[in-house]
Amino acid sequence: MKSPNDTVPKMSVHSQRGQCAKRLSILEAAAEVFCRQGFAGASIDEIASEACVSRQTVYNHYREKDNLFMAVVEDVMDRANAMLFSTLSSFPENPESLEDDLAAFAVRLSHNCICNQDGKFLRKLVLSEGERYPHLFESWRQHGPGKIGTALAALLSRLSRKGLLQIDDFDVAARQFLALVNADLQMSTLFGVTPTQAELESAARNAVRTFMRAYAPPPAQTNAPALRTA
Amino acid sequence: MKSPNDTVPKMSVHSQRGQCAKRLSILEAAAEVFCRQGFAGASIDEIASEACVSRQTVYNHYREKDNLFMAVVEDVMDRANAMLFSTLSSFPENPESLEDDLAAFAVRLSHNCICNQDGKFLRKLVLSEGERYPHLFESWRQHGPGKIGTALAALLSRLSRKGLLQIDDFDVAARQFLALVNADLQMSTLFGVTPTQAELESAARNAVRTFMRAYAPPPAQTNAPALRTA
DNA sequence: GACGTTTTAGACAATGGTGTCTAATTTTAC
DNA sequence: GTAAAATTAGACACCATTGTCTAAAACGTC
Repeated sequence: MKSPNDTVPKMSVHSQRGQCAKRLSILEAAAEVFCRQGFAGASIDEIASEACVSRQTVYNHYREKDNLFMAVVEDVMDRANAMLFSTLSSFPENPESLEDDLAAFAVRLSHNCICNQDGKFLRKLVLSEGERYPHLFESWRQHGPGKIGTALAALLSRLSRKGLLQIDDFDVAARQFLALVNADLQMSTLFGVTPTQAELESAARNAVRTFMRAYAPPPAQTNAPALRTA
Repeated sequence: MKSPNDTVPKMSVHSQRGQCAKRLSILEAAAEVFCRQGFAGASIDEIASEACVSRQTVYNHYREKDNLFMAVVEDVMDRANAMLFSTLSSFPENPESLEDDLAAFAVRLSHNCICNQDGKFLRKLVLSEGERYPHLFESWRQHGPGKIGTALAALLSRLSRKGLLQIDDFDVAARQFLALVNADLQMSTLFGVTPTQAELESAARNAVRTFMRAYAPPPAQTNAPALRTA
């Protein structure tokens, strides 16, 4: 229960620099090892050695293994969410070619949020440790994947209002867009293989082509009235 | 290295009955515990007690933890593959209503292969232990998910040849069908929640509707020539 | 250079797991 | 009923890991 950290040391602001670097180094190494070995399989010694830090330093910064794990998860979740919404903000608003722009967006999405190290980490850890730490990943579920659906739905609704797409249920369409982007990548991600840029682009093209075929408005040049206005 | 099993016991065929039950019980309990705790987090004691069997019996049947784990994985993989292809054989060949029949098929697929215990087990274990046992899951990858794509592609090509669908790339379409079926379920499966039957049916309907919109043949009743013949 | 803080290596007890062994008991086959 | 096989509980050595502790060393600041 008690730990050396309980006696708050009056550390000068400047001495934080070295400490901060160590903290970061530990966090990074711990993410690596937890991702590779899982919580139970990871040992503090391994983390310390991978962080080029003594074991005691790890215990100084994070009192116990559980605590370190939670800190790592929260760190990765924050980074992943930031990246997610940063990528989301690059969604094409006034596309020149909707298909091309959506495909480019899909590539960014899979590259920055799904196939990167953080994405891999979260998939693995949510699945393997999610039940043991129900509240830990819950906030991520709500603020990350939970929100990306509605956020993407809102963006799709704008395109729909411009007449570039014809969508009846935006939430469903958003989930389907994400699912289609993943369709060709799932085998790779499941087995930890990082797809090449070419594979990413091919997957995105396939996804967007099908998405557009399903949700493209009827080719009403001038004469044909829209078959259905949702 | 050496174990009691090395001195092959000349067991009569009949004495297998009790043994067989124990083996099965151990296998089942081990699957449960490995799935819940992961390989490193699972203890033989816990498995033995969950199987209502002494620890020594576990060691008698499977020499070591590694061995038990591999036996469990192979067992689950076999069951999952059998179920996969059994479900696949119920793919609508001469559909009355293609949309309804495809949706019913999608429900069967998600219910029997994705949302069941074996599906959960394999997702979890492939992801968390796949890198540690590269060859173990490799055969599953080839014979399971690797083949379902091509098998489903073949079935889709039949529907396409009958003029019920218009598909240019059958492999892509097959992957997309699977992805769409999962679109609404991924959040649930990721967090270990088993979807209700109603959710399954809703997800299937959404998936099939979009799939059909993307791949339905042009409504060439009699007059309109097909816009594109792939 | 002196001070306080952080880091380090190493030893340490406590714990929990694996895999082995034994001796007693139960099950099963004939 | 008897003999062989399987099962059981318990003890055991061994090892890895967690988390603590200490004394020495390195570091940064004044």
